Amino acid sequence: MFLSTSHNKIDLKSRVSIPASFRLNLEKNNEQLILFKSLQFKCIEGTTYSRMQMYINSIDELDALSDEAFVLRMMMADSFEMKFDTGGRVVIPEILMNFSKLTDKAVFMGIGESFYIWSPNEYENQYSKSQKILKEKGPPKLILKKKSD
Amino acid sequence: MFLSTSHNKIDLKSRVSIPASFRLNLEKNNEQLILFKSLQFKCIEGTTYSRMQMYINSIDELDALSDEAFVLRMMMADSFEMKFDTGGRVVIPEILMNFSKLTDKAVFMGIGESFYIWSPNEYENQYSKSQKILKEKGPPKLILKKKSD
DNA sequence: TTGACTCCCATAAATTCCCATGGTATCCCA
DNA sequence: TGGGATACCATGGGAATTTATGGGAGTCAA
Repeated sequence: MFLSTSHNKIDLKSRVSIPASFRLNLEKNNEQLILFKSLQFKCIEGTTYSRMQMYINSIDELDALSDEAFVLRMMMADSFEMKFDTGGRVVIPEILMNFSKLTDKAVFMGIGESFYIWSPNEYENQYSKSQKILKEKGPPKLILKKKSD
Repeated sequence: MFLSTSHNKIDLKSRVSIPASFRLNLEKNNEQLILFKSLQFKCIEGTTYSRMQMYINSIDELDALSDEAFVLRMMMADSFEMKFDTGGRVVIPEILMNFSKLTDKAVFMGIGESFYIWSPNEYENQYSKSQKILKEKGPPKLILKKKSD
C-alpha cells in the first residue's frame, strides 16, 4: 500500500529519491516500479509491475477497436520501468518530466494501490480542490458506515 | 475495539505513547496502526491497516473521476503507517501535528473501530459540545441491530 | 572526444532503535 | 487487610542506522 505525502528534490540529472516507505512497500512485495502519465491529471503515476499487468490484461477484454483500448495502449507507450540506484533514486524520463511540468521539486502522494508525483504547484491546486469538495459535500458516505456484505 | 480516554505527553521528537489498551488491541489482532487526518474534525484518526485497506479497495469500485474517489485518494495521501518503538511510542508525522494543532499534549479517545487524537483544546470544545447536545436533545436512539428482511 | 547515462561512494540530517528511570497499578502472602 | 514486591506503563536521552542528496568515476555510443 502506498500512503503518505512527501516533498523531494529533483537534481540536475533528473534524479529523485522515491520515499523510503514506497520503496519498502515495493521490496516487501518483490515488485518493480512503473511510472506513467496519469490519464486524469497533469502528473506522473507510479505503480507496481503487477498492477500495470492488470491494466494490460484489461485491454484484451475491451473491444480492440474501441476508444478505450486505444487510450490504454497509448498509456502503455508512455510507461517506464524504473531502476533504483544504491541511494534509492530513479531518473525520471524526460517525457514524464515535461508532461507533469516537473523541474526541481516533486511531491509524492500515496493513494493506496499507486502514487502520484506532482509539481508543487499542481499539487497545491489539487489538494485545495479536494479540501473544497470536502467542505461542500462532506466526507464520502462509505466513510461513515461500515461496509456490510 | 478502542475504548476509553487518556491524556499523554508529546515530547520534542514528536513521540507519544499509544495507550497500552489500544496497543494490546492491535497486537491481539495482529494489526498495523494507521494514522490519518480526520475528514470530519480537526483531529487525527487512528485505525487498523485492514480497515484502511477496505477504503482503498472501495476506491477501485467507484467512478475514478468522481468526487468521492478524489477525496478518498487525498485521504490516503494524508495517511501514515506507524511503527512502534520498544516503549510503545510512535512519531506523529509533522503534517498531522500541524493539522490537528498538537504541540505537547495529546488526548486519545477510543470510539470503537477507531480512535481520535485531539489537542487538549479541541478536545474540550468537542466534548462540551457533545454534552450540550445531549442536554438539549436527550440521548440518541440506538439502533442495535440491522433491520432484517 | 564529447555528451549522456549508469553506477558507486560520501555526508549531513533525520529517523529509528535501544536502554534507563520514575511512577503507578497489581499481585501475593503473611 | 496491610504492606512489600513485582510488573507494567509513560517518558527521557543517546547511540546507531537510514534517508535524502551531492558529486565523481567509469561506460557506451556516435
